[in-house]
Amino acid sequence: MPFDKNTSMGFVTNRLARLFAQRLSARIAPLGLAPAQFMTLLELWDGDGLTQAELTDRLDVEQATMANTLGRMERDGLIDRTPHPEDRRAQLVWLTDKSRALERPAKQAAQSVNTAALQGLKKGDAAEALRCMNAMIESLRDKPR
Amino acid sequence: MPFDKNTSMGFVTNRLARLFAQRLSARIAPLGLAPAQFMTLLELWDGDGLTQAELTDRLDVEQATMANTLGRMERDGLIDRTPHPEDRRAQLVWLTDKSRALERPAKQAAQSVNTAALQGLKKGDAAEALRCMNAMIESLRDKPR
DNA sequence: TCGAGTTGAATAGTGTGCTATGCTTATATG
DNA sequence: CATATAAGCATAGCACACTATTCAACTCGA
Repeated sequence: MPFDKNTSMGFVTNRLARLFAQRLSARIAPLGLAPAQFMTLLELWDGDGLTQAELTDRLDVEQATMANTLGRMERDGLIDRTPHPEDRRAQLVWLTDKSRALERPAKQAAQSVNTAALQGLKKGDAAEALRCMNAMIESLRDKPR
Repeated sequence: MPFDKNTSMGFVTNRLARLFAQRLSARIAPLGLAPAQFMTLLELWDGDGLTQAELTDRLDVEQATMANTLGRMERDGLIDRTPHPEDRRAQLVWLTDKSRALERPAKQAAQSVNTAALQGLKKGDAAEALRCMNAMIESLRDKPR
Protein backbone atom coordinates (compact mmCIF):
# COMPACT_ATOMS: atom_id res chain seq x y z
CA MET A 1 0.00 0.00 0.00
CA PRO A 2 2.24 2.73 -1.23
CA PHE A 3 1.02 6.22 -0.55
CA ASP A 4 3.55 8.96 -0.90
CA LYS A 5 2.27 12.09 0.73
CA ASN A 6 4.75 14.20 -1.14
CA THR A 7 3.11 13.35 -4.43
CA SER A 8 -0.41 13.31 -3.04
CA MET A 9 -2.32 16.21 -4.53
CA GLY A 10 -4.51 16.53 -1.45
CA PHE A 11 -1.58 16.57 0.92
CA VAL A 12 0.37 19.12 -1.06
CA THR A 13 -2.69 21.32 -1.50
CA ASN A 14 -3.31 21.31 2.21
CA ARG A 15 0.24 22.33 2.96
CA LEU A 16 0.18 25.08 0.38
CA ALA A 17 -3.15 26.43 1.58
CA ARG A 18 -1.91 26.62 5.15
CA LEU A 19 1.16 28.53 4.03
CA PHE A 20 -0.93 30.97 2.00
CA ALA A 21 -3.24 31.52 4.96
CA GLN A 22 -0.34 32.06 7.32
CA ARG A 23 1.37 34.58 5.11
CA LEU A 24 -1.81 36.44 4.28
CA SER A 25 -2.77 36.50 7.91
CA ALA A 26 0.54 38.02 8.89
CA ARG A 27 0.16 40.76 6.32
CA ILE A 28 -3.43 41.76 6.98
CA ALA A 29 -3.43 41.32 10.74
CA PRO A 30 -1.96 44.82 11.12
CA LEU A 31 -5.06 46.07 9.31
CA GLY A 32 -7.27 44.31 11.81
CA LEU A 33 -8.29 41.68 9.31
CA ALA A 34 -8.31 37.88 9.28
CA PRO A 35 -8.30 35.81 6.07
CA ALA A 36 -11.98 34.90 5.96
CA GLN A 37 -12.90 38.48 6.70
CA PHE A 38 -10.74 39.65 3.84
CA MET A 39 -12.35 37.13 1.54
CA THR A 40 -15.79 38.41 2.54
CA LEU A 41 -14.76 41.99 2.01
CA LEU A 42 -13.53 41.11 -1.49
CA GLU A 43 -17.14 40.41 -2.35
CA LEU A 44 -18.54 43.45 -0.58
CA TRP A 45 -16.03 45.83 -2.16
CA ASP A 46 -17.53 44.82 -5.48
CA GLY A 47 -20.89 46.00 -4.23
CA ASP A 48 -22.40 45.81 -0.78
CA GLY A 49 -25.94 45.45 0.41
CA LEU A 50 -25.85 41.68 -0.05
CA THR A 51 -27.65 39.10 2.03
CA GLN A 52 -25.82 36.44 3.97
CA ALA A 53 -27.17 33.86 1.52
CA GLU A 54 -25.67 35.72 -1.41
CA LEU A 55 -22.29 35.93 0.28
CA THR A 56 -22.44 32.26 1.19
CA ASP A 57 -23.18 31.43 -2.39
CA ARG A 58 -20.45 33.48 -3.97
CA LEU A 59 -17.69 32.44 -1.60
CA ASP A 60 -18.52 28.76 -1.52
CA VAL A 61 -18.60 28.37 2.20
CA GLU A 62 -21.34 26.93 4.35
CA GLN A 63 -24.02 29.17 5.70
CA ALA A 64 -22.96 28.59 9.28
CA THR A 65 -19.38 29.53 8.47
CA MET A 66 -20.50 32.78 6.93
CA ALA A 67 -22.80 33.54 9.85
CA ASN A 68 -19.91 33.27 12.26
CA THR A 69 -17.56 35.28 10.10
CA LEU A 70 -20.13 38.05 9.74
CA GLY A 71 -20.65 38.01 13.48
CA ARG A 72 -16.97 38.66 14.07
CA MET A 73 -16.89 41.31 11.37
CA GLU A 74 -19.81 43.16 12.89
CA ARG A 75 -18.19 42.92 16.29
CA ASP A 76 -15.04 44.45 14.80
CA GLY A 77 -16.86 47.26 13.03
CA LEU A 78 -16.15 45.95 9.54
CA ILE A 79 -19.79 45.64 8.51
CA ASP A 80 -23.24 46.90 9.36
CA ARG A 81 -26.42 44.90 8.95
CA THR A 82 -29.84 46.33 8.14
CA PRO A 83 -33.19 44.57 7.80
CA HIS A 84 -34.08 43.43 4.32
CA PRO A 85 -36.88 45.67 3.05
CA GLU A 86 -38.87 42.85 1.50
CA ASP A 87 -37.97 39.76 3.52
CA ARG A 88 -38.13 39.95 7.25
CA ARG A 89 -35.96 36.86 7.64
CA ALA A 90 -33.03 38.41 5.83
CA GLN A 91 -30.59 41.22 6.47
CA LEU A 92 -28.42 43.27 4.17
CA VAL A 93 -24.70 43.49 4.79
CA TRP A 94 -22.98 46.84 4.30
CA LEU A 95 -19.42 48.07 4.35
CA THR A 96 -18.42 50.59 6.99
CA ASP A 97 -16.09 53.53 6.51
CA LYS A 98 -13.49 51.45 8.27
CA SER A 99 -13.69 48.49 5.92
CA ARG A 100 -14.05 50.70 2.88
CA ALA A 101 -10.74 52.28 3.73
CA LEU A 102 -9.05 48.90 3.89
CA GLU A 103 -9.64 47.94 0.29
CA ARG A 104 -6.43 49.23 -1.16
CA PRO A 105 -3.95 48.11 1.51
CA ALA A 106 -5.62 44.74 1.99
CA LYS A 107 -5.67 43.93 -1.70
CA GLN A 108 -2.07 45.01 -1.95
CA ALA A 109 -1.16 42.70 0.91
CA ALA A 110 -2.88 39.77 -0.75
CA GLN A 111 -1.28 40.57 -4.05
CA SER A 112 2.13 40.57 -2.48
CA VAL A 113 1.61 37.13 -1.00
CA ASN A 114 0.60 35.79 -4.40
CA THR A 115 3.61 37.41 -5.96
CA ALA A 116 5.92 35.92 -3.37
CA ALA A 117 4.46 32.48 -3.95
CA LEU A 118 4.80 32.66 -7.72
CA GLN A 119 8.21 34.20 -7.58
CA GLY A 120 10.14 31.21 -8.93
CA LEU A 121 7.57 30.26 -11.56
CA LYS A 122 7.28 31.16 -15.18
CA LYS A 123 4.11 33.06 -15.92
CA GLY A 124 2.81 30.31 -18.16
CA ASP A 125 3.42 27.68 -15.52
CA ALA A 126 1.41 29.61 -12.98
CA ALA A 127 -1.49 30.02 -15.37
CA GLU A 128 -1.32 26.36 -16.22
CA ALA A 129 -1.29 25.35 -12.57
CA LEU A 130 -4.27 27.57 -11.94
CA ARG A 131 -6.10 25.92 -14.78
CA CYS A 132 -5.41 22.47 -13.32
CA MET A 133 -6.50 23.52 -9.88
CA ASN A 134 -9.75 24.93 -11.19
CA ALA A 135 -10.33 21.67 -13.02
CA MET A 136 -9.83 19.77 -9.78
CA ILE A 137 -12.24 22.10 -8.03
CA GLU A 138 -14.84 21.28 -10.64
CA SER A 139 -14.22 17.57 -10.32
CA LEU A 140 -14.49 17.59 -6.56
CA ARG A 141 -17.37 20.01 -6.43
CA ASP A 142 -19.78 18.23 -8.70
CA LYS A 143 -19.01 14.80 -7.40
CA PRO A 144 -19.80 14.28 -3.79
CA ARG A 145 -19.97 10.70 -4.98
CA MET B 1 -7.27 48.12 -7.44
CA PRO B 2 -8.12 45.09 -9.49
CA PHE B 3 -7.97 41.83 -7.61
CA ASP B 4 -9.69 38.91 -9.20
CA LYS B 5 -10.15 36.18 -6.68
CA ASN B 6 -10.73 33.64 -9.41
CA THR B 7 -7.20 34.06 -10.65
CA SER B 8 -5.69 34.55 -7.22
CA MET B 9 -3.48 31.59 -6.45
CA GLY B 10 -4.12 31.90 -2.73
CA PHE B 11 -7.85 32.04 -3.14
CA VAL B 12 -8.02 29.08 -5.49
CA THR B 13 -5.69 27.05 -3.30
CA ASN B 14 -7.87 27.69 -0.28
CA ARG B 15 -10.96 26.57 -2.11
CA LEU B 16 -9.29 23.45 -3.41
CA ALA B 17 -7.87 22.53 -0.03
CA ARG B 18 -11.28 22.84 1.60
CA LEU B 19 -12.77 20.55 -1.03
CA PHE B 20 -10.04 17.97 -0.58
CA ALA B 21 -10.51 18.05 3.18
CA GLN B 22 -14.26 17.71 2.86
CA ARG B 23 -14.08 14.74 0.52
CA LEU B 24 -11.36 13.01 2.48
CA SER B 25 -13.24 13.59 5.69
CA ALA B 26 -16.38 12.02 4.27
CA ARG B 27 -14.48 8.94 3.21
CA ILE B 28 -12.48 8.31 6.34
CA ALA B 29 -15.10 9.32 8.88
CA PRO B 30 -16.63 5.83 8.66
CA LEU B 31 -13.24 4.52 9.77
CA GLY B 32 -13.33 6.78 12.79
CA LEU B 33 -10.66 9.06 11.36
CA ALA B 34 -10.39 12.79 10.75
CA PRO B 35 -8.01 14.33 8.21
CA ALA B 36 -5.27 15.45 10.57
CA GLN B 37 -5.37 12.11 12.31
CA PHE B 38 -4.97 10.35 8.98
CA MET B 39 -2.04 12.59 8.14
CA THR B 40 -0.40 11.71 11.44
CA LEU B 41 -0.98 8.02 10.91
CA LEU B 42 0.67 8.26 7.50
CA GLU B 43 3.87 9.06 9.33
CA LEU B 44 3.41 6.44 12.00
CA TRP B 45 2.60 3.68 9.53
CA ASP B 46 6.07 4.23 8.13
CA GLY B 47 7.49 3.49 11.54
CA ASP B 48 6.14 4.34 14.97
CA GLY B 49 7.85 5.11 18.25
CA LEU B 50 8.35 8.73 17.25
CA THR B 51 8.33 11.72 19.55
CA GLN B 52 5.85 14.53 19.18
CA ALA B 53 8.67 16.77 18.03
CA GLU B 54 9.56 14.39 15.23
CA LEU B 55 5.96 14.23 14.05
CA THR B 56 5.66 18.00 14.22
CA ASP B 57 8.75 18.30 12.14
CA ARG B 58 7.81 15.85 9.44
CA LEU B 59 4.25 17.07 8.98
CA ASP B 60 5.02 20.76 9.04
CA VAL B 61 2.48 21.75 11.62
CA GLU B 62 3.01 23.70 14.81
CA GLN B 63 3.82 21.87 17.97
CA ALA B 64 0.58 22.92 19.63
CA THR B 65 -1.45 21.63 16.69
CA MET B 66 0.22 18.27 16.91
CA ALA B 67 -0.27 18.12 20.67
CA ASN B 68 -4.01 18.58 20.24
CA THR B 69 -4.25 16.08 17.42
CA LEU B 70 -2.35 13.49 19.43
CA GLY B 71 -4.63 14.14 22.37
CA ARG B 72 -7.68 13.34 20.30
CA MET B 73 -6.00 10.31 18.78
CA GLU B 74 -5.14 8.94 22.19
CA ARG B 75 -8.67 9.60 23.36
CA ASP B 76 -9.95 7.63 20.37
CA GLY B 77 -7.60 4.72 20.86
CA LEU B 78 -5.55 5.40 17.75
CA ILE B 79 -2.23 5.80 19.54
CA ASP B 80 -0.49 4.95 22.78
CA ARG B 81 2.18 7.06 24.40
CA THR B 82 5.06 5.78 26.48
CA PRO B 83 7.77 7.68 28.33
CA HIS B 84 10.94 8.29 26.38
CA PRO B 85 13.65 6.06 27.85
CA GLU B 86 16.32 8.74 27.75
CA ASP B 87 14.50 12.01 28.01
CA ARG B 88 11.96 12.49 30.72
CA ARG B 89 10.40 15.44 28.91
CA ALA B 90 9.48 13.39 25.87
CA GLN B 91 7.12 10.58 25.01
CA LEU B 92 7.08 8.03 22.23
CA VAL B 93 4.01 7.64 20.08
CA TRP B 94 2.92 4.17 19.07
CA LEU B 95 0.27 2.73 16.79
CA THR B 96 -2.45 0.59 18.30
CA ASP B 97 -3.97 -2.54 16.78
CA LYS B 98 -6.90 -0.39 15.84
CA SER B 99 -4.92 2.17 13.89
CA ARG B 100 -2.67 -0.47 12.38
CA ALA B 101 -5.72 -2.10 10.88
CA LEU B 102 -6.81 1.14 9.27
CA GLU B 103 -3.77 1.55 7.07
CA ARG B 104 -5.12 -0.15 4.00
CA PRO B 105 -8.67 1.22 3.92
CA ALA B 106 -7.62 4.72 4.89
CA LYS B 107 -4.91 4.94 2.25
CA GLN B 108 -7.35 3.61 -0.28
CA ALA B 109 -9.87 6.27 0.68
CA ALA B 110 -7.28 9.01 0.29
CA GLN B 111 -6.14 7.59 -2.99
CA SER B 112 -9.67 7.61 -4.33
CA VAL B 113 -10.11 11.26 -3.46
CA ASN B 114 -6.92 12.12 -5.31
CA THR B 115 -8.06 10.08 -8.26
CA ALA B 116 -11.42 11.80 -8.34
CA ALA B 117 -9.75 15.19 -8.25
CA LEU B 118 -7.35 14.39 -11.06
CA GLN B 119 -9.97 12.67 -13.14
CA GLY B 120 -10.19 15.29 -15.89
CA LEU B 121 -6.46 15.99 -16.06
CA LYS B 122 -3.74 14.56 -18.21
CA LYS B 123 -1.10 12.77 -16.19
CA GLY B 124 1.56 15.20 -17.26
CA ASP B 125 -0.54 18.18 -16.28
CA ALA B 126 -1.05 16.81 -12.80
CA ALA B 127 2.67 16.22 -12.35
CA GLU B 128 3.39 19.69 -13.64
CA ALA B 129 0.86 21.23 -11.29
CA LEU B 130 2.37 19.34 -8.40
CA ARG B 131 5.78 20.66 -9.35
CA CYS B 132 4.48 24.23 -9.36
CA MET B 133 2.77 23.80 -6.05
CA ASN B 134 5.89 22.43 -4.45
CA ALA B 135 7.81 25.38 -5.82
CA MET B 136 5.29 27.73 -4.23
CA ILE B 137 5.60 25.87 -0.95
CA GLU B 138 9.34 26.44 -1.05
CA SER B 139 8.92 30.11 -1.85
CA LEU B 140 6.45 30.70 0.95
CA ARG B 141 8.24 28.54 3.45
CA ASP B 142 11.65 30.10 3.31
CA LYS B 143 10.43 33.64 3.08
CA PRO B 144 8.41 34.86 6.00
CA ARG B 145 9.66 38.13 4.58
C1' DT C 1 -56.76 30.10 2.92
C1' DC C 2 -54.44 27.05 5.36
C1' DG C 3 -51.10 23.74 5.91
C1' DA C 4 -46.73 21.68 3.84
C1' DG C 5 -42.53 22.55 2.38
C1' DT C 6 -38.75 25.81 1.61
C1' DT C 7 -35.60 29.36 2.76
C1' DG C 8 -32.71 32.84 5.70
C1' DA C 9 -30.28 32.83 9.58
C1' DA C 10 -28.56 31.59 14.36
C1' DT C 11 -26.58 28.19 17.44
C1' DA C 12 -24.27 24.01 19.20
C1' DG C 13 -20.65 20.82 18.74
C1' DT C 14 -16.26 19.14 16.72
C1' DG C 15 -11.83 19.25 14.35
C1' DT C 16 -7.84 21.79 12.70
C1' DG C 17 -4.77 25.43 12.58
C1' DC C 18 -2.34 29.37 14.52
C1' DT C 19 0.23 32.35 18.27
C1' DA C 20 1.49 32.99 22.92
C1' DT C 21 2.54 31.22 27.63
C1' DG C 22 4.16 28.36 31.00
C1' DC C 23 6.29 24.22 33.06
C1' DT C 24 9.52 20.72 33.35
C1' DT C 25 13.72 18.62 32.07
C1' DA C 26 18.28 18.82 29.44
C1' DT C 27 22.20 21.08 28.11
C1' DA C 28 25.62 24.42 27.92
C1' DT C 29 28.46 28.11 29.92
C1' DG C 30 30.52 30.96 33.34
C1' DC D 1 28.69 23.37 40.18
C1' DA D 2 25.33 26.85 39.52
C1' DT D 3 22.78 29.26 36.63
C1' DA D 4 21.25 30.61 32.07
C1' DT D 5 19.45 28.87 27.87
C1' DA D 6 17.22 25.59 25.09
C1' DA D 7 14.09 21.84 24.14
C1' DG D 8 9.67 18.92 24.75
C1' DC D 9 5.21 19.29 25.72
C1' DA D 10 0.66 21.15 27.50
C1' DT D 11 -2.74 24.73 27.72
C1' DA D 12 -5.33 28.90 26.64
C1' DG D 13 -7.42 31.68 23.33
C1' DC D 14 -8.78 32.69 18.77
C1' DA D 15 -10.27 32.04 13.73
C1' DC D 16 -12.44 29.10 10.52
C1' DA D 17 -14.45 25.28 8.48
C1' DC D 18 -17.81 21.64 8.70
C1' DT D 19 -22.40 19.07 9.99
C1' DA D 20 -26.68 19.11 12.37
C1' DT D 21 -30.39 21.36 14.52
C1' DT D 22 -33.72 24.94 15.33
C1' DC D 23 -36.77 28.86 14.52
C1' DA D 24 -39.13 32.21 12.10
C1' DA D 25 -40.73 33.91 7.82
C1' DC D 26 -42.00 33.11 3.21
C1' DT D 27 -44.29 30.39 -0.76
C1' DC D 28 -47.11 27.47 -2.99
C1' DG D 29 -50.56 24.12 -3.91
C1' DA D 30 -54.77 21.58 -2.60
